[in-house]
Amino acid sequence: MPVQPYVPAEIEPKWQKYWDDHQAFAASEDHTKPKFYSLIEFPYPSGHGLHVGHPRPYTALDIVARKRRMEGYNVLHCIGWDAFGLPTENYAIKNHIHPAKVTQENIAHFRAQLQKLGFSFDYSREVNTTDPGYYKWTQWIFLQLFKHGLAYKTEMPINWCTSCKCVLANEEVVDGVCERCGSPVIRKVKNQWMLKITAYAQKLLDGLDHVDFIDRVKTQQRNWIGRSEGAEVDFRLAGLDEKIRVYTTRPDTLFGATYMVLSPEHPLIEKLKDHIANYGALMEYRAAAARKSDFERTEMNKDKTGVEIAGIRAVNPVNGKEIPIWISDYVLMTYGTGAIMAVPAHDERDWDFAKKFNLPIIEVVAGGKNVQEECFPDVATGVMVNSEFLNGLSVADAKQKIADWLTEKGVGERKVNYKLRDWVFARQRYWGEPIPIIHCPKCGMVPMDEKDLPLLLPDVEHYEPTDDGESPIARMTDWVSCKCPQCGGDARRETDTMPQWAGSSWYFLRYCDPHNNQALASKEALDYWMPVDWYNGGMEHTTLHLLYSRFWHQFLYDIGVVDCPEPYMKRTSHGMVLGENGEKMSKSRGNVVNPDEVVAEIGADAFRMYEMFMGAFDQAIPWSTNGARGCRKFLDRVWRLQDCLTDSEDFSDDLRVSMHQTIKKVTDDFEKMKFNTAIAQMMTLVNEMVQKGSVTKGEYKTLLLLLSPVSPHICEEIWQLQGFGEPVYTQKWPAYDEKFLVRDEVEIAVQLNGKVKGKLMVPITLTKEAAQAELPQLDSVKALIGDKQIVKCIYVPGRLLNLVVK
RNA sequence: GCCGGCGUGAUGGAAUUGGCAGACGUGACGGACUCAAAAUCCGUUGGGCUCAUCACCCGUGUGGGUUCGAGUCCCACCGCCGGCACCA
Repeated sequence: MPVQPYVPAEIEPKWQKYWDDHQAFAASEDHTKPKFYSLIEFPYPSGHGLHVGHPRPYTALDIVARKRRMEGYNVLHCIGWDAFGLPTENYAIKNHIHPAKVTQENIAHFRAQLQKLGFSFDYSREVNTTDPGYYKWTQWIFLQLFKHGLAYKTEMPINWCTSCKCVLANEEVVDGVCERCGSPVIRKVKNQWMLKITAYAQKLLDGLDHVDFIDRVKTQQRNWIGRSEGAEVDFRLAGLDEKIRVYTTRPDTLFGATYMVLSPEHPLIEKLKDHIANYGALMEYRAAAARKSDFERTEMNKDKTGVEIAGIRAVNPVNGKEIPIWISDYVLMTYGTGAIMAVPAHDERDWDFAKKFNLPIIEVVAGGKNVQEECFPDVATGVMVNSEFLNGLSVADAKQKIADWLTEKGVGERKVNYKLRDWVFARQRYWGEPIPIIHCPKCGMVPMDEKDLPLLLPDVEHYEPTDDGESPIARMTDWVSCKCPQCGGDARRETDTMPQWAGSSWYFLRYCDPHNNQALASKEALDYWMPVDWYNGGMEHTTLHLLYSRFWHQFLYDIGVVDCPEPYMKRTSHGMVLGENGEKMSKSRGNVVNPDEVVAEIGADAFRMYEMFMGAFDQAIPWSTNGARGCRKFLDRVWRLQDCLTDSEDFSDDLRVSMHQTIKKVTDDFEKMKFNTAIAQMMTLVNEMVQKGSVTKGEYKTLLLLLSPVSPHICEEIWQLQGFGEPVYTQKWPAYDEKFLVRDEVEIAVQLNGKVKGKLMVPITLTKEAAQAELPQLDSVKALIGDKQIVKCIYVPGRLLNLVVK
């Protein structure tokens, strides 16, 4: 009797409710079971709701989490809301609604959308970064950082977004414009909260050797940290009791240093004002450089400019020669010592500069062309020349020898530098965690008492940022005025708030024990659940969230809060979902696809499947509504198989090999995130079943189990309709048997000189030797060879026979 | 400029890592069912030559190479995408 039609709109809400009622996916507190912690980047609940890009990574790890449960693991798989942030604040300003209310509404919308997709989150552990019970601990971590000297305030030039009216981290400035809004970013000197991530540069680098991150992520983090090895060298100033320290990665080329360059902001310029003949010209150049935005500075990076400092000269420590000193904006005050020795023969930038200003070029590494015509920066092949005691050495050996020499003479030493900068950690906006620091006229900066946390965000009347660069909460005088925890005198609260990255830097710890009021999470919960076993997220977070959270975690490890040095054992990344036209989805392009509409048409199960089937998981793929409908057609076929069920609990003879192959392929491919080929394999199997016209109970059950992580609702429904027993999510993951992975007889290709000429059925057990002896004797093969001579015979078991003939 | 990645039918993409290129899906075409349509089912679908679904030839961005055999490895080039970008 034909079954009732497949109606996702009826069965999906039914099973979502069932799972919810039965707490089907709640992580167990039984810490004796093997655990698996899968993590997805919790979303920022924007007003626009989900688009079809969000569910791709969510579905992927939902598949992994569901599979792990069936494999017997205690799985922690959660969702939360990274809800502080500018878009919400801007929306609140525009519509005169409290950001907390906007946030609440957005979260409700997001949650409803996600629930419709049937993700197996443990909703009882949901976290929200704007909840005082949560940000209490964000503030607590900040206080620990402060107490350990890793949070500090300093005057420094910062990136200022002219539209957001807010400071940005270096990582948030892309091509000289604000990553978020695209407005120009200018430099402003401001007293800023900073986190000393540079203190962890080496640990962040070393930690990468012990985790399983995809290579792209490791490489990007390594480049961003930017470690380089070299030496610092002192150059005495002729006739003065003063020296300039430079950093170089090429101390071996010291004999080729023909001039020096200081960054325009170098403090020595003021210090030696009285000895400098053209101080005015230098100040003019400095002012011009300061006016350039990062963007302009980058754009003109090929065109060298600079001014020679008149009146002072430096002495090269290796040979006592006097060399001129210049200032130029190609030397950055923020890297190394803000000063360089210039070796034009072996550095491209120095070469360009020397050519432009007609400075001498001296070759000290032989092996290139004429250095007057072309720079020779190669370090692998050259031999030292014109360098006295270094002559004849390789570059690598010369580096060692000169470094020892510098140390011995007391004019320098080996030095490691990093490109990584400290993290600008304050925003002059309302909707963020207040920084729990009190400014006391007598005691200076005093941390709040931990027992007074959380420091709640005050209610303000206006959220608008101010043009003077102060946070809107600075206007709340009642809130700002307070007593110093140390001396009890009148004091003021810090009014900057934390950046959005704060709350997301530790949320995965909170999932372990989200309702704890005594600690950010209990030691037992952290010891059991951490580290995260598998974290999937966007490439765009590689040098932001992913690096920041590793830093916080390493710090928490150092102070004994967590017992694993790295937070994430494995990191993978998904490709973007593009619009149907192949362009990035955006409201302005009008190509945004809303998952609600797709689910309404084809159901959540088909939607989830298409998200995984559309292409390679790590690649960007255009959305195709027709493609998604194809997945619905497949599920219809699976549904209709109910009409062809036979009673047997076993696999039938003609499907046995296909069944075992499918179990293996799906099992392996899910682990490798090759969801598209796993699904293709299931489609192939179902095609065989349809073709055959019958399917045993045993076969059908296995298919449903394999399919259930991808499309869980339909599998549960069929399972129940057919009376297969306890729900699918409580069942065991199927196992395959090696001995059924291959058929007894396989078809091989017969090639002549590498070209396929025919096919042959051979037993799988046929050995190489037997094949080479017997197969050419077969009539069908003889016919192909004709009267040609066999020169060579190659047999690849189970694949092909290649005859080289003449 | 430097560092990664990629380039396969009309289309999204497969290809056990050197072994039958184009799995699976979409689209298209033909057929069955139907009064008709939708749905479903069956077939065809890289190109050339061809009455032919025989045979033959060509074919994974371009040109060369290694190999019995190359989408896969090597060299050179072209194109696209991502990251970094005066970091001494």
